[in-house]
Amino acid sequence: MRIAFAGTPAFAAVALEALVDASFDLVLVLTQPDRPAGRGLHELQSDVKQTALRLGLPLAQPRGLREEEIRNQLRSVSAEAMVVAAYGLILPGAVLDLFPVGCINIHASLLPRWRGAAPIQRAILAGDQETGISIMRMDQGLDTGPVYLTKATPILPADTAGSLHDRLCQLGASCVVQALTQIADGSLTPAAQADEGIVYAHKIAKAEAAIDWRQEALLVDRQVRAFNPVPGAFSLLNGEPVKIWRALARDAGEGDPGKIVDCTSEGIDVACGRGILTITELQKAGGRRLSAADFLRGSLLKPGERFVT
RNA sequence: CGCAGGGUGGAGCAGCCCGGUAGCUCGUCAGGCUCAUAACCUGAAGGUCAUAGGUUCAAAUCCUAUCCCUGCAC
Repeated sequence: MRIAFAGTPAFAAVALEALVDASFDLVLVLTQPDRPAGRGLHELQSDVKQTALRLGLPLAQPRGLREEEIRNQLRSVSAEAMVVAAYGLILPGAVLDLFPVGCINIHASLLPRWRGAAPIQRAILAGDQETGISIMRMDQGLDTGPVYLTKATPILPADTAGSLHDRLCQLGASCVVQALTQIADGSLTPAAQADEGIVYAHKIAKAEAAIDWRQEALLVDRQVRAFNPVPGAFSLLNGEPVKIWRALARDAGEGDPGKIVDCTSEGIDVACGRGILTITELQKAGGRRLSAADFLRGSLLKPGERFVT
């Protein structure tokens, strides 16, 4: 089966490689143009680009999909379908209609819950017990198309956006291979999404990563896990930003929200609106990530000081 | 050339401004105390102070360049 592929980050690159491994014929790969990014603003290649280059796949990096040139290119490869995963560009209707089977999207949630940009983080933030992958035929709405198949995975108490992302990558890759295989032999048809349970996963704003210690510890814990590894939940300590990478919420205990109530080798206990959050891994600006024990060894931090947001 | 902080025994830090004996909290090893211990006491090993130049009687410290780590912004 001849397929085109459009995607940008690691989540997409894993799926791309799985498709190649499953012997699909990748006739064209689309990814975002190289952009100056990161410290030093060097030109960076997307994960999908690196994978495509490594596998020797034909690659295109259009700025947009409205140009006649890129559409002609897409048409000329005569793919039966295009797989889309976190591409970063809106596909115009004219592009969606370019392929006989349509555009197949890998989405990291159980649709119609968490349509949109940040399904993984939103699921953790909301305290969902499970999430998963949906393979969907795209239409012009935002993640509104009919669904071919879904596969669930539990959200574990220790899951971070990073760990969940890694698991969903693999799941998404195997799901899209399975779906395309079944679509190819005609044994799979999509079903419209339910009218109920529609929730949107809005993009994560940096401001959301600022910890509000008046919340209950359980919520702060979700925040820490949802924003690990990006952008990192943070709070101010002595006027300097400190990222909180890992923590444990305890229902017991109380105190002034933000106040450090205890420092042990186990962690730094901070009072929340309700309960205590034990920070076990953190990082100050300019420094590297440290366990609470290491962090305390070199600092004068002691109970009574407080985090401010 | 986006802005900024940092690299000091195995870990985390201080010392740098104002050059002059390598410091702190841990870890490791040995011994002691203890019914006992991750506790306490004593002692020991372990560092070309990222790298290369420069200034100086003397450089962790001042100057220049390079490498690496990190926060912000993107």
